[in-house]
Amino acid sequence: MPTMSDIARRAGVALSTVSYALSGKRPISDEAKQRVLQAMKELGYQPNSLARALATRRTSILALLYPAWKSGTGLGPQSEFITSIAEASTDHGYGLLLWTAPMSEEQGVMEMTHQGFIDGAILMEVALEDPRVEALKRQMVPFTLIGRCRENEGLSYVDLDFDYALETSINYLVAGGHRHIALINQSQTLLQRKIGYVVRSREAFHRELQRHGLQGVDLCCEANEQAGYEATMSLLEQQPDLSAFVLMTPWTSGGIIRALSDQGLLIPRDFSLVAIFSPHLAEMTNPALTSVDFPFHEMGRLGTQMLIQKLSGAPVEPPQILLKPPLTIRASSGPAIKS
Amino acid sequence: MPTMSDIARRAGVALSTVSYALSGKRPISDEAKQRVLQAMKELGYQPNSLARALATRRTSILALLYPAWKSGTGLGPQSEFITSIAEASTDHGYGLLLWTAPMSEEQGVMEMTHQGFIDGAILMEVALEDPRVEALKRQMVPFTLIGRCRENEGLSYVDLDFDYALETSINYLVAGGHRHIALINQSQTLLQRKIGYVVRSREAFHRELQRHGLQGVDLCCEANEQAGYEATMSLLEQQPDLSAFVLMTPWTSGGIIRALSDQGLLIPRDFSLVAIFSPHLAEMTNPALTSVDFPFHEMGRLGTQMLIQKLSGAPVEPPQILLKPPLTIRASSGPAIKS
DNA sequence: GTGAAAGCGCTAACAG
DNA sequence: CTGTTAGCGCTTTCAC
Repeated sequence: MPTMSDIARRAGVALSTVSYALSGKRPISDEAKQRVLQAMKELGYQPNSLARALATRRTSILALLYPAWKSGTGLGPQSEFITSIAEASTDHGYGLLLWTAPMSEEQGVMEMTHQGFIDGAILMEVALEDPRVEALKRQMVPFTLIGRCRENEGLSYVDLDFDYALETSINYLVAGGHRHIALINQSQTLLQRKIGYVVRSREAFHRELQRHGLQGVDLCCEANEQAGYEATMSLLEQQPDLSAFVLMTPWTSGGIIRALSDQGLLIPRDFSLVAIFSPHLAEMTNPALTSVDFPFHEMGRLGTQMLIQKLSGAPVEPPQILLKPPLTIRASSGPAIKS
Repeated sequence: MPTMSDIARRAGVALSTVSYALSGKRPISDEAKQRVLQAMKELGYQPNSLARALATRRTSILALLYPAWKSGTGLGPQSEFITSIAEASTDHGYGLLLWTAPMSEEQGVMEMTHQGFIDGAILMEVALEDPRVEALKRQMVPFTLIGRCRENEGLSYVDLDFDYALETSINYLVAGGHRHIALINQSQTLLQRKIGYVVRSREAFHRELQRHGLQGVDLCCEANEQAGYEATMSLLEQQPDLSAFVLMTPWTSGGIIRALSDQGLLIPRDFSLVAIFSPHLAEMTNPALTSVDFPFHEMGRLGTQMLIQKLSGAPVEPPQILLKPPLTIRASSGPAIKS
């Protein structure tokens, strides 16, 4: 692999001239520029971005910290986050380093391994008290959150307004006459780790029902159809008068619908489902699910843009964004049967 | 940020001693080692991996080249590829740089931007003649394919045996008495780009039917439920005697099932579906789909391991792996009605 | 055992 | 407009 000094020698110019010819950061005579370009072509020159990064202290690489606790499963529709973030990064000339390791207590992983490698970071699966926040602050790595902590002073984030989402769902169901509603939440693991949206959804669910003078059950469910089936069965057994579910977790809907049908319950006549999913996923099942449409793509893009703006030095504004997506009514929900 | 020479000065030792104390590549007196460690702690030292990489010419970063042509959609179940690759990378001490830009004709993207940044690459969405293969060879970047080209001499890959998958599906359907079968393939875009598995599935589909003295239709379908619905409708209109589909594309099944039901066709009584999907996705719909179980996770892991082994200098063997996953019969298929 | 010093390949002053 | 040179922070050879 030829280096800049090879080019310089061959073109008969100074090393810096080659550098400037590439970056355009200072005027170069046409003649010199031609000779440099020529030499590059002849030698098949490829700039070494590692060396450049070391000299400039900028790598043009962002890290996506996306702990994947549940090995074996894909990310489900959440992969839309990844694609949109990758897309946005590319559009702005950044590469994306995907980090799925859980960054555990000895949160050294990142600190040790990739110090200097990234210009900034995007955090996902944010916990209410997230150790990564402190770690990144200490390392002076700029970052944004997709999701949010309990205390968000001084942080930039974009998140779904889960309070709003649950409020909307519950209002809709209660208006339809439903009085016995259950929340099928994300997995136990995520709840225990106090991942923001898992905790928030749960609290908002109960708060909203209470506002209506009602009481609900919530339960955690692993992201697979088997778990969905079993969760539904056990819920129906305990509370036969349930008439609606709010769904938070992907990959379960198949099992849930099957369980209901096995119990002889027709959707939406006997039972209503409202999901907080992306339209894609909501339309994949039969019947298609009424849902608060989770704007993965937009959130990913916004989070990335915020970070990149931050890197450019400009203050990010607004630094905190809460999205309130609309409820789209599909075939899985309707009024409760008067009984 | 303190550097090694800060540590050296503070500990009263030579720069190289600090380096060796960290790497252990040569014996250091206990006393010196203690002073170095102490100084590191006091100053909060973090080694700069960029500088290390420049000096050693190894970054411990792999690139995942995963062109996402279809903006706006997630990767669907294919995200399992990403998670398994990320996981495997982490397990072996590598980071993963995700590159979703299409690497177009002027395939410069990678060459320009990340020369030197990665130790090796994993290619996905491999086309029969894939320009990336030549580009990487030229740049002397070690790589493996998930998928394969037409000509694979000297390449390492792991791929699903789509010939086998289609053969299995068709044999099963034909044995059940189905004589009019259609293939719902991936999007037009992917077919036009001659992505290996899209082309291979199509060819294998027709070849297998021919072997049975039958003829089939195939058609490309975008990855959303609307497209699935429309494709089904138009197929049924043209060929009312169709009694089975083979499905290749995620995110469409909802629409397909809905269309069949709108046509008054009961699954599996009147119509059979066989998919080439991961179990997750196959079990998400209603009824659950009979499928050749696409082993995303295993493929991702194998591809990554092959690459890492290659980086270690050892020859990879076997360098080419074709997986033949079993057919799992679920609720979406059965014998054809005698008519 | 330890130190001094020469790179790794590039950028960006500084000096014409 | 162009050349010279001092870093960026680390690894590794060479010398003691």
